Amino acid sequence: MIELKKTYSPEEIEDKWYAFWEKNGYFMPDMEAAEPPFCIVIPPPNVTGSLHMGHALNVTIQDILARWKRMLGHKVLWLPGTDHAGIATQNVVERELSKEGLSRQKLGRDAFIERIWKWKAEYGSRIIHQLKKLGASCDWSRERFTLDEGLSKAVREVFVRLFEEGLVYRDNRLINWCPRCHTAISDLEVEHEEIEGKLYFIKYPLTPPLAPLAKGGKGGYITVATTRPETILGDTAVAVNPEDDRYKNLIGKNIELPLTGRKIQIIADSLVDTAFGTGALKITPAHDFNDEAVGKRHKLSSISVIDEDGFMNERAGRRYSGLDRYACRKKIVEDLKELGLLEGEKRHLHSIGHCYRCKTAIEPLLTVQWYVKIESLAADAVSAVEEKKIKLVPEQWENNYFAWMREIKDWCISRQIWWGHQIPVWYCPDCFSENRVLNGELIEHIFFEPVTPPLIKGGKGGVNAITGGIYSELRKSGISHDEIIKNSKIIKAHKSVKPICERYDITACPECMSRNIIRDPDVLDTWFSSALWPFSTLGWPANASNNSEDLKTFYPTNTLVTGFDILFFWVARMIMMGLKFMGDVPFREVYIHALVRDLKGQKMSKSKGNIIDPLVMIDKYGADAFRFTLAAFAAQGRDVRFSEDRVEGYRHFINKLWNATRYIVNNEEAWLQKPMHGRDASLKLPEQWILSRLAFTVDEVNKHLSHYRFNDATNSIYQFIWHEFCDWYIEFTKPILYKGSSEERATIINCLFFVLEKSLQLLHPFMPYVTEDIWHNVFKQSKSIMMSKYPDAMERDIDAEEKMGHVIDAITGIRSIRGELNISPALEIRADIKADIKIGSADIGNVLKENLSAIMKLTRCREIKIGKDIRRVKGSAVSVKEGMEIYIPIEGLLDISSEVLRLKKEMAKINEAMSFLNKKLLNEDFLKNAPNDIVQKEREKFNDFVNKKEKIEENIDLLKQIGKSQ
RNA sequence: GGGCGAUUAGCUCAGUGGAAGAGCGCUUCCUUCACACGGAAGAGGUCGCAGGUUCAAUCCCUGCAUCGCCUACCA
Repeated sequence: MIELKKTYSPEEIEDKWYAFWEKNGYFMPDMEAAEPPFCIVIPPPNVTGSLHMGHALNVTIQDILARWKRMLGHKVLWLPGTDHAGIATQNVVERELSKEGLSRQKLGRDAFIERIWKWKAEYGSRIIHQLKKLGASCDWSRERFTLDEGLSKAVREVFVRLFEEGLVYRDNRLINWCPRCHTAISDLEVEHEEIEGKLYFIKYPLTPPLAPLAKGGKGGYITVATTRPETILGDTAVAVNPEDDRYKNLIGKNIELPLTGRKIQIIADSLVDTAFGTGALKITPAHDFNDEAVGKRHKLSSISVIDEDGFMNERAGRRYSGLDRYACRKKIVEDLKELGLLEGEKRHLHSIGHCYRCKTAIEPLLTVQWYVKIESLAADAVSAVEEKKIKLVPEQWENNYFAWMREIKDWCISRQIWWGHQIPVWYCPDCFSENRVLNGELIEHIFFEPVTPPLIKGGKGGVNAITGGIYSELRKSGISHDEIIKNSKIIKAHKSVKPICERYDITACPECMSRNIIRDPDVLDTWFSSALWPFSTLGWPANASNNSEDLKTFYPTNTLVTGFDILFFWVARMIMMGLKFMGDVPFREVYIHALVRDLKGQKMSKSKGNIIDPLVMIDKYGADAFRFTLAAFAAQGRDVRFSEDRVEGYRHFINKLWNATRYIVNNEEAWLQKPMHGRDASLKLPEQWILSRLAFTVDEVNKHLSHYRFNDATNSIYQFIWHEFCDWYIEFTKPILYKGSSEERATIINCLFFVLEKSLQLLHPFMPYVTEDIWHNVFKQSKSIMMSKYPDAMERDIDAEEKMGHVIDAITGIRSIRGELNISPALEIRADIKADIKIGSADIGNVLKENLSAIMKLTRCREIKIGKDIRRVKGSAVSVKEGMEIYIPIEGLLDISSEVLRLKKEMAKINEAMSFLNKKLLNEDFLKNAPNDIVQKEREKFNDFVNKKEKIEENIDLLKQIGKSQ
């Protein structure tokens, strides 16, 4: 005898079944599987991360697909892993170090990296454990990490090949610099945020001074408007619009730049918006992207006045040097005020770039960085989507994708941190550059802390500590090559220094054999390695020790499941790299899901404190209910506003399923004798019906899943299990199960078990744990439900569905009367049903008679008369359904007038509907233009109403007569 | 500034060119031998506003409003 507790407790079984699956290797692809391979690579979560709602939705969707395809017989590989999250991870470990009074420079590069690996070993698998809690059926034996050996090889190979083809290059230009993380970041990693700042109006004196030139002109100076007064120190021009009459005559004139005394020129550039500010724009090519462009057009010089830490440097002048950029702003405003050069200031809302990681305001800095030349790669990536080699779902994302790809800029891939793939490039200070300058003269070092040069024999040395400088000079001062490298926080190799890019590490310059080579200290953007994920994880590049079977079998992968927030960061870049290095798309379809927001529609964030923790949800409701909720919310093209009530609702659904199972297994013995395998002509109507509804549901669910319509799939299953299987079929079985013959019982019990098993299988991709638990308990299988066959292609029986519809009509008709007239449920009543019509193949009267005991039980009637010539008993309540009239004698049961009231209410509804239809049917245009079947349908509807109305009217009259005679 | 999306029952959301659906909540009744994490019966919406196309519009088009998001060189 199967024993099940009265309620389902997820916490008791989830870990058990997960361990069972993993132990038996069920997550690994079955290479013998008959259907084609199906591969998903997980969007690698950040190693420092912990599970949030976004992961939960993302992983749930992937798991549903993986389990579904696996049960359908495909060779399924869902490949998991994490990425090394360069900046984030380095930050985490640096924070840890600082608590110990240490720093990365004190440790040195190698020791620091070792320390991060140690951290990773300890904490890096947290997110993996959390994915397992969710039930993710990833093949953990293939788990990868973007910094592991194989993936690092892939990164190196890709970099070298791109270098050889000239697709990666170094250039000196403005980049987005985070003064706190101390690294360059790409355009995408900058978050723009509206901030209320100030617009300062500053007078720039003309030199020599001029008389007023236009009305309103101020003659002696030109006023510029700026939000960043501190950058005045780096101004190299003032620009006006060439069409601007106010300033036309000033073009070419000189200005004495305040606070510096430098002379700069007024130039004309159409970039300038005459309507904004004063129409005069100060140009700081070294600290503003627009200004950089203007500078290039006009060949202006660039003066950097801010350093890598966000402080003013020596070029800012003695008065300001060493100040934080904001402190400097304040001071400069004061100074200008004192000089009478501040004309005014006003509040100003503008958007400012911030570091995505630490939210510090970005400082545009002029530096040499590595870039990927993106144009040709992007063009191919656009074609792949245009030609539908890759399908984005929902399709609307394609527009976004194209728009971004069309305006794509070269990708800055170097990062000034230590944790990551170090760029495989060396510089030789002892070789000469193209213009015959010693490279050592072109390489600048900035030290972490001042270094005191050792005493040089005969020289002074050892006196003044230095903060860095030109390589050659540092050497001359007596600091050794190794010391220079060890102490360098930043190494700036001039653009003209030739990079030596190698597949394998080198220790000497291949040209001059010098052993003083300097490796490029930068590492690559984490996304550079993520871009290779779909093939690097499968074993690319192949070599002797790695035959890359997986790559052959599973590339291109099938579906990528991801959020739109990393469409550009990651998806677009994978497409480019896949096409470039594999010659084929990395995946066929990209399912782009929504963001999970809170109830109010706000993005969840720590600072808002509106985070819902998936692990808390799992604890409270179980992983199954939580997953089902996410799937039910995953409608396409809309964000998810997460609501805990829904989780609770689906938790109840599980309980419903659990208890239906308890009902069924009470009769295990009968089932064991002859299990059912499917439809059979000898079955009775309710069985034919539920099997047909099951077939319908199976079809719907498969269809919805193949279109990524997860919410529709969950709804179909929910509707079927609760409202068809439990509400109707199980109720139908009760009279027979309790009172039928053993043969009747056996058939029904077999059917119950059959439908239960199919339901569990249907549900398994969504609710892996409870389905496994029940399946094992009930069906006593040694394997796993996840390895069983997914229901597919069952036959419907429309005729049975129609017939059952009449039975259900009869029951609801009687129940409505009972309910609305408040007839006590304890009271057994009598009903008469006049059924004289044949609809389709169904003689309604016969159908009802054949199912009489169920109808009686479900309506608590002690007697039901069914026939063609049933006569209405005086004082009956009536319900008119298609093909039948139901009468319930209520005389003596209750007040006649409340029944009259009920019928009048129904009449009002009918009248309203009829007048609407009537208008339509009298409209010649409708009759002329609408398709025939629609007109026909509307006519039928109208006739039905006429019929119903007549009957109800008659009944009202009769009741009224009784009322009077009482 | 440009683009995209949203606006449907009290709440969270589906949906369709032919008189609107679900879950939760609400009302009434019911502790009937799977389940009160339950059952039965109900109430509740001029589908953001204004025009247009159509025999017919919640759905298609235009404009407006509100709210999101993405993107951008208003300093």
